[in-house]
Amino acid sequence: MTTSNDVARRAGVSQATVSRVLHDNARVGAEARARVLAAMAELNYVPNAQARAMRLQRTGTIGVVSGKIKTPFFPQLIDAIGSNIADRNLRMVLWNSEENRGEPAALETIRSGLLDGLIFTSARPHSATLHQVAELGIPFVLVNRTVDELECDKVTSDNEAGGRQVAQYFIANGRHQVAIVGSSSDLSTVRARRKGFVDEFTRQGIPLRPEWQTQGDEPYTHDLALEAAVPILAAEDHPDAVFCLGDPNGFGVLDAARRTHRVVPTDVWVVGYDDTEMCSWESFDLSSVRQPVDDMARVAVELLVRRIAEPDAPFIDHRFASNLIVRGSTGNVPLKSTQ
Amino acid sequence: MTTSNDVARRAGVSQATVSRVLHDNARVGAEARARVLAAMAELNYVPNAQARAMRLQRTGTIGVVSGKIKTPFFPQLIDAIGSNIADRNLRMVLWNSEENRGEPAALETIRSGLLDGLIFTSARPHSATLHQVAELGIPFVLVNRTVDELECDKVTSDNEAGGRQVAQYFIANGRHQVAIVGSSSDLSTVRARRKGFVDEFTRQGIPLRPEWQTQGDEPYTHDLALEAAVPILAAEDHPDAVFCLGDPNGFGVLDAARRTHRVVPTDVWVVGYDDTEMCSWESFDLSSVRQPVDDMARVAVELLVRRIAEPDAPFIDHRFASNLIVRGSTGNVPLKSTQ
DNA sequence: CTGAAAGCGCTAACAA
DNA sequence: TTGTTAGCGCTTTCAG
Repeated sequence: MTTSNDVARRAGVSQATVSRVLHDNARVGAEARARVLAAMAELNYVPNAQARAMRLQRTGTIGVVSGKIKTPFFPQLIDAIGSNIADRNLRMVLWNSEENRGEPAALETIRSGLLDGLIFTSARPHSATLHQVAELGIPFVLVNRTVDELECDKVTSDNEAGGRQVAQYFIANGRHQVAIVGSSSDLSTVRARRKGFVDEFTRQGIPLRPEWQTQGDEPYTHDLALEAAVPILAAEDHPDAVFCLGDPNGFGVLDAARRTHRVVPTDVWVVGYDDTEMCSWESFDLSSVRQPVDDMARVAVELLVRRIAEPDAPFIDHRFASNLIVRGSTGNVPLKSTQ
Repeated sequence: MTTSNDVARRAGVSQATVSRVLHDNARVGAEARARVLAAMAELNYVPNAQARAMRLQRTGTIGVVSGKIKTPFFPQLIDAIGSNIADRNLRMVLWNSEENRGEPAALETIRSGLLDGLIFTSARPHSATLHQVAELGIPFVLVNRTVDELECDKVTSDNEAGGRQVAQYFIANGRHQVAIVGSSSDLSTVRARRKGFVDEFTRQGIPLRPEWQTQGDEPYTHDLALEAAVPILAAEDHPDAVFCLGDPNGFGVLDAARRTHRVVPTDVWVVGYDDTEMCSWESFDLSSVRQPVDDMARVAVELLVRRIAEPDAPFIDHRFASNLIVRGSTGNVPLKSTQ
């Protein structure tokens, strides 16, 4: 590895001058600068980021804790976050939060001075690690899933409004016998989606059948949704619409409909959540609520960068709108404009 | 941030002793050790990895350049690589290689001293950056996609054998009118899959129709496969089997069959590649060639770690077997044992 | 067994 | 404009 000292020696200047040339804010004589530049090129010099970070107390690296990466949703978010980070000439260290190993690893890493800040995409309520991060005054942002009691920057989409919109859509089109398929965990996203949906039915005085609302801690899997939906759809007395708290659940319900010979959308409507790419495939053609993932990622990175620069800035809770994308699984029936 | 100096002061020992306690290989007096340990606990001390890295010339961080992360395949690989890295108490910096921005960024980062080694999952032939990495003597491993002319550690599955196996399966079951849907790019994976398949037909003297072999540089997308397959399947004279060079292509062809009213598997067999999770969903039930992704990731990390420790070890080219998983899209017809 | 001191490569204050 | 110098926090000789 060639160092700034090697460059200095070669250019016949002091090492400090090399450093100055590197950050051309400082004034360096034209001739000296030329010699340094030449020496750098000849030696193929790359400054050592480690040493710079040690001096500046700034690493240029951001830690990201992803939700289960083997889902259709999180790669979308990671991709967008990664692009925004790269655009700013920063780097991204990634943890997959499966088994909750990610959070503690991220905390340890930032405490060891390797990171400037942290982005959590899959915060769980009552996470001890998250509370620790907050207490230690570490710059961080919650995106996608949040934790109510934590005071910090948050970027979400309005999951409650999303659930409500689906409920209004079902009701407005006479689909009152509805099921909810998905996790009953207290993750902020699924909880809000469920709440928005349920509250709207309650508000309009339409009863929901408890036996048509699935339970379970595991979010977002196709197979669990399939198993849960088959008995519900197979029964003589079955729902005429199903709200799924994530797209994989939606795909599972579509498979359940196929297996029980219920025709979508004639017999039963199905709506998913996240509008991942597969929704538009003809096999599925699944109506789904879209979150503005790219915008969420952009703002999350923006907020974190700001937080790193200004640790005492007021916290921002940025909530984007979300929108139901209508497809064949709800008969392509358009949304009423009043909704 | 509390430093080893703070701990030393508090414990009434020298800073060097704190450092020794940290790496308990060194002999430290029992009493001194106890005092240091106590001080560390009280001060909630975490050693600065930056400074350590600077001394040791080892960062404990590995860079990974992923292929397009918004596909079903790469997240699987990234997940597995990430787990193996985490198991070794290392960290992973990730780049998404879309637009080929990833490789140069990874190179720059390792040259700046922030990484110990690099894993490339989506090498392209003739990549200037990759050649540079090799010339600079940087420890790196190619996994999944490789580049023939590069001398380095490589971990792949036998894509050519995979293609051959599919060909033999089609032929043995009388499906001789076959199409190939997928990219015609020179990426090592799709090239080998195509070659293995084509060579086997040639070997057995069965002609292939050129107009049933799709072209295109973009690999692995559902929509391109759909558009390409529709005219092929719609024709009176259509293939009785389709080999798809990636699962998304397979799903696209299944959708094309649906659209053209061809019944799978009666009218046409379909086989994909990678056996991603969705293949087993009832909507698809797609036969597909499985790569041992977890094993590939494990070995890739092993090789890289070894390479970092022993820069001059002989290069290893580790090629795993791959296996066709039979499902409904080929009528669940079992493989002959002789194949 | 323990402390003093050098140095990893860099930035920035201070002098000249 | 340029050089000298003092660290950033750690590991590791070298003395004692």
